[in-house]
Amino acid sequence: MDEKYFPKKIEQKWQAKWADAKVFEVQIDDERPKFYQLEMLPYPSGNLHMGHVRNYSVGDAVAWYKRLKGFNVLHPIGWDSFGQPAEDAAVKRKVNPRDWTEENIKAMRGQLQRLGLSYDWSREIAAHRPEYYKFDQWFFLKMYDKGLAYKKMTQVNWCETDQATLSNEQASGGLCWRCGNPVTKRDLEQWFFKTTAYADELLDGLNTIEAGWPANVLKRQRDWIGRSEGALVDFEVRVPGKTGSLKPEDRRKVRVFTTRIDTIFGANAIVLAAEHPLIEEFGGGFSAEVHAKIEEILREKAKPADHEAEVEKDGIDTGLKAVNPFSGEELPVWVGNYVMMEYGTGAVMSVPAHDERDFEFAKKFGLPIRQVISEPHLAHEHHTMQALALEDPYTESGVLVHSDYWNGKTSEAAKQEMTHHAHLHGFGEAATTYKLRDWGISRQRFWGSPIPIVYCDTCGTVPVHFDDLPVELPENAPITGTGESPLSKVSEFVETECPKCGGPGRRETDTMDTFVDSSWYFFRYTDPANEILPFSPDLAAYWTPVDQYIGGDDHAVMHLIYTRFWTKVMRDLGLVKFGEPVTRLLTQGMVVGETFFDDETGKRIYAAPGEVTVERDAKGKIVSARSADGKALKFAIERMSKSKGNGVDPDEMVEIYGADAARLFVLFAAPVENELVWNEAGIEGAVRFLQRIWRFVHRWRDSFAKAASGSEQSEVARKLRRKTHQTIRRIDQSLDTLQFNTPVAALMELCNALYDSGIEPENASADEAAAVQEGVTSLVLMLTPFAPHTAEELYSVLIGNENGMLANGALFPEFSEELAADDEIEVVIQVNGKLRSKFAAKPGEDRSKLEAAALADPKAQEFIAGKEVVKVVVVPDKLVNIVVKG
RNA sequence: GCACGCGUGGCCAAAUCGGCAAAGGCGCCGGUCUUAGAAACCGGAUAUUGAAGGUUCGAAUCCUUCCGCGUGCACCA
Repeated sequence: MDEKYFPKKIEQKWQAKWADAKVFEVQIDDERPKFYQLEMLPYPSGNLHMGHVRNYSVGDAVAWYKRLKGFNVLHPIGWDSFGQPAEDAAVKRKVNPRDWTEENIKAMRGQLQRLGLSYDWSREIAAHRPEYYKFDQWFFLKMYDKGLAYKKMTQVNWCETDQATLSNEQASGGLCWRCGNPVTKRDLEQWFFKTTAYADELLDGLNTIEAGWPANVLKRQRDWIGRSEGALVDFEVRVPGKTGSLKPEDRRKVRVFTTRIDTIFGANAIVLAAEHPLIEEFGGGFSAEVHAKIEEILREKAKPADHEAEVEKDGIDTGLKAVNPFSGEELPVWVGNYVMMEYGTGAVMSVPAHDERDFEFAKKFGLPIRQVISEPHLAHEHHTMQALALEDPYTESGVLVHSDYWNGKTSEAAKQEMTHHAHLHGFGEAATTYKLRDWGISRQRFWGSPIPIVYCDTCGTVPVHFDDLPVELPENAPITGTGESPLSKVSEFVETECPKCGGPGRRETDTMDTFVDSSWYFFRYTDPANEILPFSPDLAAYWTPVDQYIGGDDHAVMHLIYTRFWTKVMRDLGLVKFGEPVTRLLTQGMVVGETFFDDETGKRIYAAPGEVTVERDAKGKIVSARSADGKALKFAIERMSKSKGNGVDPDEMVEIYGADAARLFVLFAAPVENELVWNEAGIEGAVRFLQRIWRFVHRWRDSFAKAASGSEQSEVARKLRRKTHQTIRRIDQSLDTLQFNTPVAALMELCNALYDSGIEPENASADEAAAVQEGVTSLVLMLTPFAPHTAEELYSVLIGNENGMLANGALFPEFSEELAADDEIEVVIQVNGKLRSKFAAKPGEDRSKLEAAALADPKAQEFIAGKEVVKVVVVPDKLVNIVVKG
């Protein structure tokens, strides 16, 4: 042990020792409970950023904590190595995506290793390697067999900037999830996975994992699935001019979805989406004005959505009529810009009195507003009054009025009975709709897993045989970045034999969405070399489900819905026995920093913070910023990244401060779920703290020999032991509940207590030396999750060998309730809620004694003197509050 | 607009069930050491817990309103 703390030296030393002894490589062990600690796998961009450091530091802390708690911990890592940036690099820099990716992986693996993260590197996987994506294809074929993978012509979300197809999740809010630019629509034939087949399960399954998942993720998933229960109702459509009964083949119906069938007597119109098929069908009879309006609505819809402004309701009466099947009333059929073709049936019944949107629409166009639901206590009044001027729509449940036979029924009862009635008479049925759509997985990309399908002129769409997997990507393809599938230009790839008839066939040239790779990767870690199956069900049965998953909450809907879907499919394939892959989820906040930019050109051009002159107010907030050439810049706090110039390079930090200090600081600086605003100064405090422990151990290293416990303990020794055991209790609880900042503070306090105890190696008695030894050993062990290299080194000094904690069977310290207990408690005396005095009492002293002691207290008596004691509140072990009057 | 969350010293933050006017770190100030500084060590200051009301013997903690900030959803019938 050096006298001084040289982080680099000990970090290299222990990283080598860990690697040589393969201490983090794990196998099935039925003797110990297992723990699967997982962090979201990185995209190999080539550079680790602070967000990664945070994510992986947290995961590593949990992994170490669980190891020291006696668990058999699986802690793997891999690479989400398919995806667009590799193609961008190919276009921009003329490099081969494969080479580029492999180099990046190499660089980032080195960065992770320098951070000393305790991964089982023998299980490392990479999505772009054929031995991995073979099983993307394997799963595709299994889903194809089960009817869960299908192809259809569809309008896809298309990002003009990225030249890419996006799934609904990736195009959420009309903006591209990657670049933030508006999404447009395009017609393409696409492959889909039937996520909707599991819609109910995806929703209901959330209840079973509720305890371990953040509330906001659960909420967002529920919103995204968006189940709503209601009814479908058919309205017969009449064409004006044609009277009398139509021939059956001329009869048309418009079907609406409603969650409020109980309001149907209040319907004043049917409103269609502009894309509704009925419009096409009857369009010939529409006036020019109607056509113009429909065109206008469609045009507006195609425009990028401005989310700030609320779109004003617009529409027009088509002239068609529809018959309310309940009342027989003839209603006008409108087209409205607020009705979406993608949801429900693309047609709604407009009930302005009980729906805000319909209300707004009716107000604008002067449509009648009829109240048919009333608050129960007003039902009679409302029923007798003919016209009611509603100020606002009444959207709650209530009692039906003006609804014929159904008058007086509650909304709940009416919904059931009316749905039943519609069903009985053949014009409706109960129905459930979802916002969740099937998952479009086709991408017109090169750098992804090929979809294992062959098109044959005779046999049609033919799946590749399982034995012929993987369908390997060619070495390279002409990547133009213009949105066509690069593979379609590689004839060796495209031209093949039909797996069925042996005749000429053409391969599917689209590749799969990269979210496919990440939907099942953590199962692969359990059996990474399996060539027959994605993984052995037996191995997966031991390790999975994941006990703790950690990642950014930007994946709350996409990745985490896909992987839950995938798990349910795997369950139905017999690979696993459960439907929820992740028991506990932790979403960490972003690491952000100040950015400075110029957006005059419409695009943000970032300036390096070092070259910016910043003016700050008293609170440190930025007031103004100027670039080196004196130009005023805009500023913001944004996610750290290299391109924005506010990134801190992890390698540099490790070089200057050491990996342990960097990790310790990142964990200490803020609660994990919070945003972390980067400030450079704090990390020095982390180094100082590590040095402080280091020096303490160094000072004491030769003096533990005289330690002997069991002897009579001095007051200082007992006090120190109490602090030690209280700290163990605190840290244990914190780590169990995934708090990392508070245990670091507790470790600092314990360290301070060791220094403050006044016990010196030269004159310590045997019991005092023993107390110090216990304190410092506990401190070092508990430091491990935060600063493992330093902890290992110090532990080796304390224990006298360099085999490492795990080989020595080291365990997280156990606290003793008895030693942690205070032997004397300070009880507070309040008079009328104000602190007036204190006295010492035994823990657990009974109320009457505490009360008597408080009343007898001389200082308290000063405040009670001459007044009437109204009552005395005693909180055992805490305080006595004397309430007086006068 | 709707829903949810947050607001504690200059900054980041802690405080089971309401219970000692409030931990720890950064920063700041002073001292020791040093030629000086840095580091280290020792010591110190700094909080009507966003505002106003309410409940209570007692409120950072519970309730109401307001202000500020953040996140999610955004015409989902």
